[in-house]
Amino acid sequence: MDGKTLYLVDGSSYIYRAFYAIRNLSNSSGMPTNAIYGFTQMLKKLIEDEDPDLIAVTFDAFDADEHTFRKKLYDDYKANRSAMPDELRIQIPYFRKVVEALNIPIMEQAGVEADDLIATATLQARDIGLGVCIISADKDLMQLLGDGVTMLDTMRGRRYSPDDVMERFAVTPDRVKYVLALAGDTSDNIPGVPGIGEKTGGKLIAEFGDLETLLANIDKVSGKKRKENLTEFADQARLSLELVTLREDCPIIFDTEHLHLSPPNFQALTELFHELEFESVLQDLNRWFKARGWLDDRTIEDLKDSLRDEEITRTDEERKDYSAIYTLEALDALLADIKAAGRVAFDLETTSVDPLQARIVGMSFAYKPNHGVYIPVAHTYEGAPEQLSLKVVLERVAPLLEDPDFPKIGQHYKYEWLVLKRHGVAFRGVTFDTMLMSYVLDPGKNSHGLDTIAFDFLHHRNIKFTDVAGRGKNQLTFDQVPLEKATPYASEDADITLMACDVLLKQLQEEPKLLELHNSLEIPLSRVLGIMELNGVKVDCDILRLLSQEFEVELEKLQDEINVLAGGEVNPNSPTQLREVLFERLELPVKKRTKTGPSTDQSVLEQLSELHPLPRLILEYRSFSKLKGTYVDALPELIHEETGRIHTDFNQAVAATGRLSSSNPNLQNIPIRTDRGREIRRAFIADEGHLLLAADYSQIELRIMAHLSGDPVLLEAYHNGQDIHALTASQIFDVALDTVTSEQRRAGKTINFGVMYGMGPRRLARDLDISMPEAKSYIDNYFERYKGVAAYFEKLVADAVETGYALTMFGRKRLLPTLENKGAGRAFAERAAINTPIQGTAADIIKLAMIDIQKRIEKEHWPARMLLQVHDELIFEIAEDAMAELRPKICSMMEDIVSLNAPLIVESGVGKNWLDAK
DNA sequence: CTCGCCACGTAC
DNA sequence: GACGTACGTGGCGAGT
Repeated sequence: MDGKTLYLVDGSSYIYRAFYAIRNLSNSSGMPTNAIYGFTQMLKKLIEDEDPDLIAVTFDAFDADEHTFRKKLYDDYKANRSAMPDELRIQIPYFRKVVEALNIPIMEQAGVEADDLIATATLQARDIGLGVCIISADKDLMQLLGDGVTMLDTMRGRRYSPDDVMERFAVTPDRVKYVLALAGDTSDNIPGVPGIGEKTGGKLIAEFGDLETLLANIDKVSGKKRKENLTEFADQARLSLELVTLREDCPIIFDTEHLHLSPPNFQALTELFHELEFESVLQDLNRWFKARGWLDDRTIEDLKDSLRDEEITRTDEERKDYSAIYTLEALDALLADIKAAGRVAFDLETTSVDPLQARIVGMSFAYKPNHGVYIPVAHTYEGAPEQLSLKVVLERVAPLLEDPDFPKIGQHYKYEWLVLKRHGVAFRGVTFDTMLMSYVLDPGKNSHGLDTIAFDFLHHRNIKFTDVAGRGKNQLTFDQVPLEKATPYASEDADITLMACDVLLKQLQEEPKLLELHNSLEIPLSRVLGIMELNGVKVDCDILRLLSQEFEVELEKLQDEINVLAGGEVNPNSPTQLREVLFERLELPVKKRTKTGPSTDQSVLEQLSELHPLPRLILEYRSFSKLKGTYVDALPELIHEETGRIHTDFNQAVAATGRLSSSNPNLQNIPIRTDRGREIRRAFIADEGHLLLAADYSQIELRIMAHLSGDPVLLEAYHNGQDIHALTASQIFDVALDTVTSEQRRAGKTINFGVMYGMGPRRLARDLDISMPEAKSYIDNYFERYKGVAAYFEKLVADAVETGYALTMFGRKRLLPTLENKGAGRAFAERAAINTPIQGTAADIIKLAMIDIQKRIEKEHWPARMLLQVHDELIFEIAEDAMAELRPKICSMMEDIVSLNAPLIVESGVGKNWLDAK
């Protein structure tokens, strides 16, 4: 005997045990994996703990119509077993896959049960001098234990020796079958003899030796009933014995070489465990294989890589039909298919996220689910296949893209609109934009990007751009992405857009107001925004350069003074360094704290400036630094090379209230409040022969609040064209309107705006530099005098609590789930419930005006361009000689776009630059 | 070097 | 914690 041990795994029994022992485990696609997991854990533990020399797994493997000898012998054999549950049935193929991936031999034979195979194998192994360890917990198999044969139950961590069998059955293992014949087995429906169980059976066999001897000596057995039963059921006991006796003569070929534990099929193992989401089991096993010298880190990495590639191609090949087009014939066929389908999702692939820089690399179409076609036109990497030219493709697809009556679906179609426009194609007939659909359904979400939409509405994870193009410094532009990767990626974009549109539309059909908002407001607005972005605004670079130099000088002066007062070099832009200087070196009092330490913000520095000269200088420095860094130096960088203008992005699906936002650069926060900052506006100029018109809604939000609340005092005031801030001052200070001081009016204005944001007394006290009780009394007075506003706010919160959302006048809906919360989350949502209907209605109104005005500009060929929107203000660039005529038309269009009980008033200014136009 | 977070400040 | 909605900057620490 060479001391080697053969581990024989009773696979079938573990399958069942694991299935019932582990509940509720499934992978993300919903397939139950509980039994596979338990089974796999068993094998893993076996390998790790035992490091077996030789190993084999047995399965019961008999077809339904090929009965085992036991079934032939006894028709009721295992008859009380219920049918295999479906959750287990679908896991069956995987047990074999796991074992095969681990490269462990499987023993199975048609019409033969695992127990018999184990018995035969055990016998043969012992004959050639091997030790045997049976991995099971089946009592039937205990009859095999003996010299060199043990049993191990990895699930319970129990080992069984012949002594343990003696303890349980009171007989040696070779006689266990007689005990079982008497005791029977309910789980296999083996009858045995009534009234005799393991204990009694054991005693009897211990006394008589075997079944036949016992039956020949029934008269010697004690107990009347027991004697009767043994007599009556003698044949049943004989039958049971046949059933429990294991066959030791199965025709198996026993090849020791074949049974050695050998390195697994790592590729198969990685893929399989990934599919099952057994990543941690795989990690543990790989660690063991590594220790064994069968695996290295490099290989593990390679396997992961291949898995990623596999992922992409598998989705592509198995589930999705994604392809690329290289010939005109194929392109024409595609266009015919699209026309037949009656609608299509469209997406461009380009070299840049900036639509004014982007070059078209390819385009994709999807006209039926799980199907997408990519038409590459400019992949220029080494070895790229020959592609159709952009010119030819555009010629063919332009009629489709320009057809206003052929419905198209886009995701953020403004981008495609702009890029196509630059290529001379007018993208028309876009009926749905999934980004805008998602936005109107829930404007509070932080993303309405395609990846988010795919995940939220289709439960699908898109191929990531970084997976095809890489990340960071080495990120490829799309023209450098190999078509093997580009095609599935680009096709998926169109496919997902199409499929998401169906889901989004279903949801929108439940909310007709929101669907209307999408169809009649957001979709037409997108095009208007595209036009505005393309228009851009002219910027005088020289003015900015001059300001930059001016600010630079000031900054250097201030820096020197700051260093002196601080007693060393300090960066005034570093809150960390300022903390050190102000609160440690100078030991100034801490007024406010941030998450990371004492605050050094404006309000703090203002308070400290009464105690020390340094904070004032820091404030000065900050102010110059902000203007220089954010505006004066940043803006020239964004001037477009060809147009000499700045083309901002107007984001249409960002703000939770329905407002627009602007970025690259943000032209909605150009300074105006300080004289120095306001100078920056001088750099925004009109083209030659033109003037800028700035038209802004006067107090639009207050007027909306007056209208929506119906407050009689406010409405009356607006009706009579009264000064609303002075009125509020007279109300809260309880003085006559004509005696209101400018100081009081300022307070009135602060409160007018503050209440709409849900401002508390603390903030008001700080802003007005008054005491908290004073501030509180002002607010109380406000709601006392404007009772309609008080009631309206209460109703807004109550409605929002009841419905879970806030509504604007036009039915735009903002979900407020945190109204369910307590504390800060709740308070926040309450303020949003008050502010959103007001801010959001203002946003809706100006959007409607923009759509109408742009329509008129085009229809009547006005020599006017809409350039910017700043929430309550529109900036136009108008030919000088047309200004006088168009200015009042534009203003009245803005005023008349809706009719409110507090009339909308538009104020306007004209100038050569934005500063003068205000 | 790149990324993300923080603190801060600008607009309406 | 304390006023709604945004965007961009520089600093800074953690990761590459």
